[in-house]
Amino acid sequence: MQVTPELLSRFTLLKPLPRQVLEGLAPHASLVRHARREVVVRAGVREDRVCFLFEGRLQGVGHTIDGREVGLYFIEPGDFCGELALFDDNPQPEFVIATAAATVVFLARNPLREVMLNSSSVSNIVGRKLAERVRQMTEQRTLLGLSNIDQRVCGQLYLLIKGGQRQGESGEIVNPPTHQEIAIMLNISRERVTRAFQALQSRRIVRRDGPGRLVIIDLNSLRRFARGEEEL
Amino acid sequence: MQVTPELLSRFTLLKPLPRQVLEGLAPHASLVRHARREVVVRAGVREDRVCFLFEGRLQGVGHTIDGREVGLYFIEPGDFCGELALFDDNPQPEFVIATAAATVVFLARNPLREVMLNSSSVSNIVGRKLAERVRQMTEQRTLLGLSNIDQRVCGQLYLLIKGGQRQGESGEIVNPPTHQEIAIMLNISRERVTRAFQALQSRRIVRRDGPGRLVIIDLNSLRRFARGEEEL
DNA sequence: AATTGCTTGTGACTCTGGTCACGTCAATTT
DNA sequence: AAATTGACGTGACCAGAGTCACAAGCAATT
Repeated sequence: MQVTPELLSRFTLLKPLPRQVLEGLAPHASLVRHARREVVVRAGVREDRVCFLFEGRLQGVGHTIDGREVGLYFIEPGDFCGELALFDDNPQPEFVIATAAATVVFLARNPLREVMLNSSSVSNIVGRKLAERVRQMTEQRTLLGLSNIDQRVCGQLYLLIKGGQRQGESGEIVNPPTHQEIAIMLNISRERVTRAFQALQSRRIVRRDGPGRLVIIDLNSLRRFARGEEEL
Repeated sequence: MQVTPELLSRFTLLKPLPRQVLEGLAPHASLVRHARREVVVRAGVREDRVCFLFEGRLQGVGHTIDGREVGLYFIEPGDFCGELALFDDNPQPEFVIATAAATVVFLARNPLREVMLNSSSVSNIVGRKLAERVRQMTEQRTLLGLSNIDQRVCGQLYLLIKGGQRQGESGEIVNPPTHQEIAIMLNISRERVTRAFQALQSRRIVRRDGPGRLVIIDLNSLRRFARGEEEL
């Protein structure tokens, strides 16, 4: 499906680009819908495109040698993935899967790379994004260091709350990941995630609101549990 | 201590730079020796320099909220760290500590950034390195997905063997990390690492050779254990 | 309305890995 | 040489996480 320059400018990475550049990129972009559970980016393949998420949620997943799934990161709308292809020709290290029905824009790698090289402001933006990715991975890895598993779950939920809401007393997570998806992020079993959620729900700290919405009733308590100041 | 352009050119990142550029950078570089256990780069601080490792070994470590140490990556001679400062002004997310007496070259951030922006070939190199870092972190994270802990240890040892030796039937690790340092990389206890090593040593798969050298006697077996094809 | 498929919920059992409390050993300092 | 320090080694105990098995809930489809 065709993509307009306007659509491209909805992404934070591309927004600062001049209109003219966006018009040059648009013909190399295509809009694709992915059903839940579909593979969006393949591991081990030299991808020739970068994937921008318009709506839905994606998850980067790796695989251990014995076939177990490992959750690496979540991608929220407006963000992108597969950006390693912009820097070298090595294959993608991980799969990216749609954890909710997703609309993505694939943008051919080479034109974007050109834009990146010719405009230092663009390569700055891409570089900053990659740096941010490293910080995000570091933060996620640090979560795994917590010995108390309930802490990990609370910490993960906290990371899933959109930045703007983190100040308030309550928040929400739209299209929350399944317990299984959280489990592989935190290196724990699905059942253990369920039990952690049970504890949080019985204490009125979180509440499910239909299939696609998780309400964080008491954000302060969630923070305290994540910090280990209080135990579940 | 003063640094010569020749010294700078010993680092893979800087090697491709023209002599003239290296001469411009040298005045902004300084050579520092760090004793074992010393902090080389601080977390939470806006570092204004990038750290190149000349000899020794460094380890990036994070801290959980409850103070537990988390091992993130090892830095080998010729490699560098603190490169996020080149991309944005946000603080360093992790500490970097010398796990063996180390000689490092600090290179001021801004001059290097200038070089990077003016030469697309240099920004390519830096970008490739950052992409490589992401791959490395992904690989390390995937190790943690292994349910069998002995597998993790074997996998970690395998990663510690320098690339060139991985083909052969045997190998070595110079200045191997302590059990504690491995433990925090793999999210397990120091004692558990010791027990894994006991098992490997009693099966004549690895052997300590003095304080600073670990010999991998049977690399094929190590690989099999890492893959879970055989159990310790 | 029934079926299918996926997610969540829950109990029981097992067993691994963390923790604690030591002891040993080698290297370095005093 | 004695003392100190830090790394490594080892046993015993036990909380807690994984696993298995199955039930229940919910959506989408037939």
